[in-house]
Amino acid sequence: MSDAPTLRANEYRDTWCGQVLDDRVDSAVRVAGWVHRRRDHGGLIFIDLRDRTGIVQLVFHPDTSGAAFELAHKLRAEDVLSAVGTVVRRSSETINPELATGEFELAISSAELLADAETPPFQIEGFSGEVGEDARLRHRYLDLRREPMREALVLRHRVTAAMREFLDREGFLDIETPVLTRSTPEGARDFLVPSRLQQGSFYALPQSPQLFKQMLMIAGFERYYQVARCFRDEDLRADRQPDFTQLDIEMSFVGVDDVIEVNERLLAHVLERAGGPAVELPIERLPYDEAMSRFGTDRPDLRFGLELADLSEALAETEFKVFRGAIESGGAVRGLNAGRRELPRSELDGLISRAQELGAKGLVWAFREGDGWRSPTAKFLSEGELVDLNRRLGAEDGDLLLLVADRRRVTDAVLGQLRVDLAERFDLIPPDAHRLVWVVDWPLLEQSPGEERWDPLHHPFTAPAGEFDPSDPGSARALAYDLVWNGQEMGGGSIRIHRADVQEKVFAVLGIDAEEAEARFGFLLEALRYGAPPHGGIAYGLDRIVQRLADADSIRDVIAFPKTASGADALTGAPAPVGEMQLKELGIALHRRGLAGH
RNA sequence: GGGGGCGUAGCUCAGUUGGUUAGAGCGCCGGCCUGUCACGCCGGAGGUCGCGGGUUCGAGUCCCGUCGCUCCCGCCA
Repeated sequence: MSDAPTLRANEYRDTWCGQVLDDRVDSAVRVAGWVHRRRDHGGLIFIDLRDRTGIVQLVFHPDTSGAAFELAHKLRAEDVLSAVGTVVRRSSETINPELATGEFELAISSAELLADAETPPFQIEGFSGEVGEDARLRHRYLDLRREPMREALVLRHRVTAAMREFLDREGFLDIETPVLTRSTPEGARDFLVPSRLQQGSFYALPQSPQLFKQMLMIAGFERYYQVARCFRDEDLRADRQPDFTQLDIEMSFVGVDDVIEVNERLLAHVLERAGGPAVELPIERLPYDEAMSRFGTDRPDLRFGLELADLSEALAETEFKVFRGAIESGGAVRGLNAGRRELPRSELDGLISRAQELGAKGLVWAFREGDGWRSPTAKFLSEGELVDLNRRLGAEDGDLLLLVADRRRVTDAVLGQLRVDLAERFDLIPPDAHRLVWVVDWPLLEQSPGEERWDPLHHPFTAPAGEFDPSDPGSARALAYDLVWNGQEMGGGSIRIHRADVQEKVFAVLGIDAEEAEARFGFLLEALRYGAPPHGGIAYGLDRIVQRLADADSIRDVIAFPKTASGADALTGAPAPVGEMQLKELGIALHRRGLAGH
């Protein structure tokens, strides 16, 4: 893949380092870049010069390089250099096959030091172990000189360029929406920005451009997209940053199939352009209920089996209190067959701790042995029950079985995660496998645990399928869809409510009364009354898509300037205290005064 | 908010049961070197063992606290 834009010759250079190739042999070229490495033989000096496009070897010879030879002797790593020389074909025994330009080199006639570099805190192209992320982030501009980081950001550019290319071709308009706005209920905590002109009031940074894009549909733009920065003030993870980028899309006069169809072509185009896995269209669709029952999660990783089994029926009459209690109180006993595994007791205990960490009271483990189990729990179960459990789990001799008894919410969450843990532990994921799936037919609402309140699974603007019956909110389905890639949620969207009366009904069920609805979303309700087209869309986590394509462990590896796990920017030191004057202008007083000022 | 891991030279790490002068590789500095490309050879500098406190005759090592990084749970799509 060539990354060498057309170059206009100037005082610094006329040729990219990576372009010192066949067609330049015998011609004089000028290159510029960073000193990648120096090999000083005393009477002969080699400099590897690096720019964005690659590396080229410069040769400084005492007889032909003149003053440049003395300069070369003083060059150090990361010095910035402009050099003139003749492109020479290397003799066969001096070719470096590791280098794209390895058959050529520049016999330097003159060179100019453009900038002196201090010794970098870490080697740009180290060969002894990975550099700690701490140091990399503190000097991110140096870290970004390293090839993996440069490639990640080039890849990221390719992805967004392909997105724009496709969406432009399909008639989508790129329209910007405000960053200083008011709270939208995506469920996360808002970042707030105090208003100076209206002291005591705050802007919220958008968690997504959701309401703006809906109003763009009401405005008649029909097809909108934006590579939008979004903000959520929640704790960070390997795949979560407080400010992140979404590809945000919305369309008018469409249903679920219309949105999915254009998005499948978008994905195929983007992955093709980005050198990702080939996408077979149409992408598989999996109903939410089936995802939960087979995989215990709404973002199933389909690259491996270990599907969950429902065992409650086999245990309807059981004497075992733990199982019986869970079933009688409306819960379930569910399990998974991890296959034939040898695990030491310590690892089995580790699985129990992990299950508890995930919310289970405990975890039953067993190895099938004959018709029964080798397990501390075996003695509590009848022979008939064990036979039935083995059958339902498809257990063969020696298979490791894991069972959880609890409310469905808990059994699924625990087994769903253990399933993923075990797949990694036992290397069950084929290295190059990729599985994309649409999770569809979502419930519109879910009851928050321990309360009678209803919460939206997506957001409160998601359209219900068919007529919405406020007297039976639990059975309402949503016109919503999530795209899941290898068990990671890459994007999600829905058809939106386009009628004010429906929106009001949904608000009411969510416990937002007319007064509050008017106060928070009056502008939307009003807009809906002025003729809103049926509309819907989707938003993708761009960072996650690029992370997956780059096969990076962390989202930070595909973001130029990411935050650390504590939400800090190690490079700039943000967040930082501000002066008294600034606070005063904003009408803000800090409780702990010592923190303000310097 | 909770739990786990890590913190020793510029970088990556080792450091025994608590023991006297804290090591290695890379990098850096100096010298030598005309075909290297992870150049080579010789020599050298470089340490608040994250920080604070404690136990001890003695702490990089044990204890408490704290800060930073990181992973996970909660939270968050």
